[in-house]
Amino acid sequence: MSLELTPVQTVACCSPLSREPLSETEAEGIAPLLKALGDPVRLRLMSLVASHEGGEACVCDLNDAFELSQPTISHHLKILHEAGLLERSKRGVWVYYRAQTDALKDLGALIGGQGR
Amino acid sequence: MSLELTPVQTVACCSPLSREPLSETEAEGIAPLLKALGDPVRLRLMSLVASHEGGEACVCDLNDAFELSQPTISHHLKILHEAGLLERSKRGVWVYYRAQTDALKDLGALIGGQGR
DNA sequence: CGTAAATATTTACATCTGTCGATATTTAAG
DNA sequence: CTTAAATATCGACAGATGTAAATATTTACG
Repeated sequence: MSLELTPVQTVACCSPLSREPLSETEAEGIAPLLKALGDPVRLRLMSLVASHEGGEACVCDLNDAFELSQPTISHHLKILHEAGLLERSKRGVWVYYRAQTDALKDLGALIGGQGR
Repeated sequence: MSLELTPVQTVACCSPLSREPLSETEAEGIAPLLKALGDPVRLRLMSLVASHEGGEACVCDLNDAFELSQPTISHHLKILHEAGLLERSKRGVWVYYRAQTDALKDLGALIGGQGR
């Protein structure tokens, strides 16, 4: 186990953006999550996985949804995984990614949550 | 008036991430918003403004909250403004930025909204 | 083992990004 | 008109980012 927190582990930390100012530390923990989602390809990947039945999808299907090389999709999936937004599981030759819906829920609340 | 939509004008477009896959066009409209928030300094700026009384703050106060040069803060504010997340109004020599809370609410719902 | 398929890693490269110093612009006050 | 203060723009630069080609790794199957 690691003492390092993934960005996603920090997102449940704080009251909404609009309620009180984020600390520097909080902002540095959360920004990487938003940055990970701040690319059109990754945003679609996240949506494809999250909206897929079971909240899970095979890389083989994801590759076909884009006109991008396989390494590029793999690269984007890695970024979403490292942010903690996608969980990875291998079954045979296939790799499945699962959306971390709790993280999305927390992040949504942080951004859209009511202020004072 | 312009035919170009700011990113923030497109965020109320669609059902949550987890409900159905975002189209390429939708993703390209929304990703810039998340990207704008995906920097620690801008995330704190957004939070400072949004949580300030009246949802509004003067640049003069924002500059003092960071150990960064004035041009750098100005640059970040411009990015948030161009994304449509901050509204700009000048009063005398001072410039005030106001949080677009509707946009934050829509974005939060898009990310954290319930899937199927 | 040898081969094929799925996915990840490495390497390279053009473009983008965050930052600052210098400078410009705008406004208020003498 | 001059000056000073607040903010924006410009120019430059180191470092990050998105992409693809080539290669490696892992797994299943004969």
